[in-house]
Order: sequence, then C-alpha cells, then structure tokens
Amino acid sequence: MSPKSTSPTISDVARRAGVSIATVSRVLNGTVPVQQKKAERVRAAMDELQFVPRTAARVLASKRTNTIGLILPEISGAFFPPMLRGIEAGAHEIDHDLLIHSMHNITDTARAHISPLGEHNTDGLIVFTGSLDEKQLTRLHRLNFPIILLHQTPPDSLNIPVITIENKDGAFMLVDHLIEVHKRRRIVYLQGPDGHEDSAWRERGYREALEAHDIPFDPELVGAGGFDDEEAFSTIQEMLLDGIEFDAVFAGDDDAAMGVYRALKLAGRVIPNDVAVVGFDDIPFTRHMSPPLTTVHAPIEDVGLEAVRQLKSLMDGKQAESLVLMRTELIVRESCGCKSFNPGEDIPSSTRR
Amino acid sequence: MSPKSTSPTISDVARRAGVSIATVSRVLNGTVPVQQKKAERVRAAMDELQFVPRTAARVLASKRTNTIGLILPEISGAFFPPMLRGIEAGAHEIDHDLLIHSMHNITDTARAHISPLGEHNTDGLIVFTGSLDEKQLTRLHRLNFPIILLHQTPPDSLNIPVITIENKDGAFMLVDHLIEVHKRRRIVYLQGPDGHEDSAWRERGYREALEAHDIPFDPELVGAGGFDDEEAFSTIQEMLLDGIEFDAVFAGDDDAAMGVYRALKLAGRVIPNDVAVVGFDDIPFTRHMSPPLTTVHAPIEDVGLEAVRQLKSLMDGKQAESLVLMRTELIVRESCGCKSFNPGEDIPSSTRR
DNA sequence: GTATACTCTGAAAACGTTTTCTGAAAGCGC
DNA sequence: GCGCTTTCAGAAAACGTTTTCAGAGTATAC
Repeated sequence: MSPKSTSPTISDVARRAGVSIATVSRVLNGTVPVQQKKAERVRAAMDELQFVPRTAARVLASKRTNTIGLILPEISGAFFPPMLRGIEAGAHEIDHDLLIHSMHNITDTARAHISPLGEHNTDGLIVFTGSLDEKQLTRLHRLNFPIILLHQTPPDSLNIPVITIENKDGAFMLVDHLIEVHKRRRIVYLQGPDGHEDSAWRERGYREALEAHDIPFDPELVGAGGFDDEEAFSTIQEMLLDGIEFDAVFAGDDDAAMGVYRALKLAGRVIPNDVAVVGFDDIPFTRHMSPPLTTVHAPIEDVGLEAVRQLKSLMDGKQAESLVLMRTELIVRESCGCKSFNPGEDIPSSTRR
Repeated sequence: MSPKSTSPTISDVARRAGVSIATVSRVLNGTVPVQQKKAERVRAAMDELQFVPRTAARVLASKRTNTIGLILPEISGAFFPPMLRGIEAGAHEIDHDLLIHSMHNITDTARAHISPLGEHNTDGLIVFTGSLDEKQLTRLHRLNFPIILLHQTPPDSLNIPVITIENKDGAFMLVDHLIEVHKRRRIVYLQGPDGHEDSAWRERGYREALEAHDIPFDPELVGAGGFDDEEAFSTIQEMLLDGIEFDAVFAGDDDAAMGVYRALKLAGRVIPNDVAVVGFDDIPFTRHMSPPLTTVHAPIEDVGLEAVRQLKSLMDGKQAESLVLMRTELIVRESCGCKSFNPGEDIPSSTRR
C-alpha cells in the first residue's frame, strides 16, 4: 500500500494504466500499434510515475545497445577535438550514444580481455590507431562485429574498413608548392611519432614531390618532429647547430610547425625569406601565426562523421567502403613565401590514393 | 552436440570448467575466494571459449554500471578538449567508462525524458552548463543520484556540487595588472555568450579591479565577444569605427583575444604599445601569438579530473564539496606591455570565493 | 570422537525489459 | 448472420548475470 520507494518499473506503469507490461513496452518502442486510448493511459502513467526505462534490461532483452564504442589510445593533441566532435555529431545523427574507453596503457591487454566494449556491449566500434591489439581486432572481425578503423590500415588480410585522410596528396601539394612556386630545393621533413601511419604517408608524398622535380632525397634533411612543438623545436635547433643547410621545412604537422617557428626565430632566421615553413592539418590557430602558416587542411571532423556513417552501414548489415580517403586541401598563406594569396578553392586533388 | 554458434555465456564456461555459474561469477568478480584449482579451470575455460561477459546482464543483476555519464550541450571551443581529457583521465582512474550524450538541441526536452543517462543507466552524472533542464536536474537530485555540475551554479536551493574555476580572481588579476603595472585606464571588456556564468564572473572581477583603483565603470567599454574569434573581431572593429577610445582590451577569453588581435592589427594599432590585450584560459597557442598573449591560466583539465573525484565521493555515498573553485594563475607574457617577463609562480590567489 | 566453526560451493531467485505465441474481439464480404 | 481475416492485448518465456541462502565438507578445539 505504501509507495514502495524503489523507482518505478514497467510493471508499475502497466498496473497503473491497467494494461499488461507488453503493452507498455509497445507504447515505449512504437513497434506495434496500440489502441489510442490505452496508449494515452500508458503515457500518462509513465509521466506521473516519472518512469525511466532501464537500459540494461532493454539491452539484455533486445540485444541492441544503441551505443557506439570508441576506443582510443589517449586523448591528446590538437587533433583530437574535431575528430571527437565529428564522431559525436555522427552518433547523434543516428541516435546513438557514445561510449568512450581509452587505453592509456596498451599493455593493458590483460584487462582488455574484459573490456566493456565490443560484441554485446555496443553495436559497433570505432577504433583509433593502435589502441586495440591485433588479436582483439581479429577476434571481433571474425565475429562479424562492425568495426571501423581510423587512420590505421588493418593488420594483413583483415578486411576492416578504414577512414583516413589524403596524407600523401596533401604532403605532395605542399612540397610541390615549395619547389614549384618558391624554388626551394633543400626541404627538411620532420617525421611524426614512430610508426605513425599519417607520418609515413606524408613522408611518401614528400619524397614523390622531390622525385617529380628531380631533387635527390637527402636523409640528412629528415628528422624527428613527433608532431610536437617541443620535439620539432629541438630537432631544428640541432640541425642549425650542425650547420645543415635548408631553405624550407615541412614540419609534419601544425604543432611541429610552431616549434619550427620558435627555433628559427630564435636563431634569427626570417620566415619565409630565409626558410619557408609549412605545416599540416590546418588547426584553427595557424592563421594567427606570424607569418600565417601555409598548411594543408585535413578534414578531421569529417573523418569522424564519415566513420560513424560507415559504421552504420555495417551495423545495418550492409557493406562499407573498405577505404575512405578524405580529401585534403592546400591552404596557402604566407609562411611559404606567398603574399596573403588566399585561394583554397580550386586546387585540384584526387580523392583516391 | 554441434558448437552452438551463439557466443558463449557464463553457463558455457561453467559447464566446461565443471563448476556452477555462481562460481564462475565469483572468479570473474573476485568477490569471494574460490578454490585455486577450480579458479584456474574457470579461467582456462574463459580463455578457450573467449568468453566476454555481457555488461547489460551484469548491470541488470548488480545495479552497478561502472559508467559515468557526461551530458553536454555540444562539443565546441578550445575549451572542451582539455576538459574532456581531464574527465576521461578521472574516469579511467576509478575504472569507469564514459558515456557521452550531447544535447544538441536543448529544446530536446521531450526526448530528454527518455534520456539514456541518469539513474539506472550510469552511476553518476557530470553535467555541463545548461545542458540539462532544471526539471530533470531537480528530479535526479531528489532521487539522491550523484551529480556534479560544471561551470554552472545549480538552480536555487538545489544543493548540487559545482566545480569551476576562479573566474573572478583571474579577471581581477588581469585587469589589476593592466592598471597597476601598465597604467591603462580605458579597458574594454568583451563579454562571453549570453548567460554564460564564466563570463559573468569575469566581468565581476573586471569591475572590482576597476573599483579598487577608483576607475569609474564605463558601459561604453563593454561589448560582445562571445568567447569567439569572429565576434570579438567585429566588436572591436565597430568600437574603432565608433571612435571609442581605449588603451587595453580584456577579451573575455583567448579565442576572443585572437579576434581582437586581428582587428587591432588591421587598424594599424600596435599591441601592446597602443592597446594592451589580455585573454583568459591560456590555451596552448597563446604563447605563439605575436606578441605572446598575457592571459590567465585556467586549469580546465583539472576541473574535469576534480569533477570525477567529487563524483566518486558522491557515488561512494560520501559527501562532496559543494563548491570547488580551481585556482587560476596569471600568465604574464608580452601583450600587456611586459617584456617576456615570465613568472607564473608566486602570484598569490585564494582558493575560495 | 564430538561439537563448533570455517570455507567454499551450488541451486535458484532476482533484475526489468522485449518478444513470441496464442487468443479475443472486431471488422468485413457475402 | 456466418466464416474469415485483421488488429490488438496478455501470459509467459527468454536474455545472462549477481546474489542470497542453505548446505557439504574440512579443520579446529576440546
């Protein structure tokens, strides 16, 4: 008789509305038509009781979670926010929530075993570079579980769709511009973190551009940038000390470009007159640098969005593109030597590698 | 006899290990000691079967979700990433996952009713400014459900803990510095978005600093900055056009400061000689601006971390601080007129409002 | 050797939904 | 009016765990 203080369940609602729990469930999900009068009674009862359905019970019974899992190594870099925003927007679009699990420690493999993501606990997974080991990946893929990889080609022979950006093209455009328009020939390339795929592709674009202009590749000119301000700073500083000559720097990414700026300015070199500098990513701040940074726009947010869309295909049992390369775009500002020329539109760019 | 292709459950494991499901569960959770020999058999069986426990079932049975919900308006601003990183780190620390739900549309209240967060579906909630309406908040709080608010004081009389930063103090330090050290007296303040609490507190700090130096408050000097590059840009441009005189700008936040820089430079005003500029937040790029921006460091990441910690107190049934103000710190660079003076250490600052 | 206390184990009852299956009522064509 | 279909509703069976309760052994104390 007393109002049991535990919060209401579907059967409380059913009782109050004078129907069966099945009917309440149907009203809740709109799966099957219900007599209007009853439906209203049910809705009223839900309101009065402030009924909140237990997700766990729904998931258990229906085997659908309405949740997308996101596995990532660690949230860091200027890179992340837009990506997350894209994924979030995508998730919202298809009315799913986002369950984030970060693998701070990749040697967590032991615990990864009990990882709450995967199979029964999400409808699909978006996996970021190197945050899930190959074994896990293989297992899930065998189960035919929907997975999308970000910026990372899958282990051999595992046909998991990948979304990434046109790294090679972007790098090519950048370096080609430096050579073609600004006649630079000694161009430094600063690599990203070891094993980082984006970096490998960018280096490839760099080399191809060199080749296209018959400039020999000089290993002396490539150094560690780590996609990082500090690391780029010290590498450039060392190169300067070592007396290595160069007239341009492709910093690997925009963060590294900042370090390059600092090192160069400290050494009294003028950008772009003495040394041209270009970045990669087009993070928001680049336009405010002085001189404004010439870079390549990486549509990171779109990558996130697209990832969710492809994931949805998979979840719907359809096929997904096995590789989506989001197109990059050259953003010419002043650090390359141009004078506030601001095109950004008509630069051609292919869409497939 | 044939290997039922459906994935293994706890009872498959139990059968294989020759024990009851209760025992498997105990091995899984380590709640109660289990004979070593059996435990090993169970573990072996789990391995061979590649058993993955269903979260939903666990939650349903145990009423613990091991998940923290995060509700936010929309992922945007330079502000967000560090906050998220902090929360993520905190969640990881207490071994919880993070379920993110963004309310793109605050008028989604209808659907918010069926929101998958709250009560039974997470162990606790972190709610970001204005993303959950008062009614929901009240309801959850009545239920004694653990909630932490971020950068937002709770509706009247609802005693929900809040974590935010020392906005007022920070603003005071900034403006005080402009007046005291650089003798500025006509200082513009650019407000954040309407109703944004951070902005309101910063304005208060601004006014108090003025007052402390007997400078009358001039409404002409406050304009809309929206914590946004573009908006700040046009506001300053208009002020310039209107012939309003000022010798310093407190931009509200760092994003806005960038817009201020652009407008000022475009108009040929030299920073800091003609006009000193200061920001708020100390986002990473500020040191790379030219001149490097004097600002206040907002420990946003720590806010996220602290939020989770307080939430944990609540989840453990303990009390939480009803208000935690993370201390801000003056970062003096050059845009105020100083010469690369770089203290940042010993600036005193109280910890409570 | 008996009583007493432990330690570990299994059976079975939750947990709160969705969904299947069956049936009742209502509508329809003739 | 009479069968046939259609529409809607309820009972009950999952879903896969955790947890309670009671009991079987096994040690321990005398």
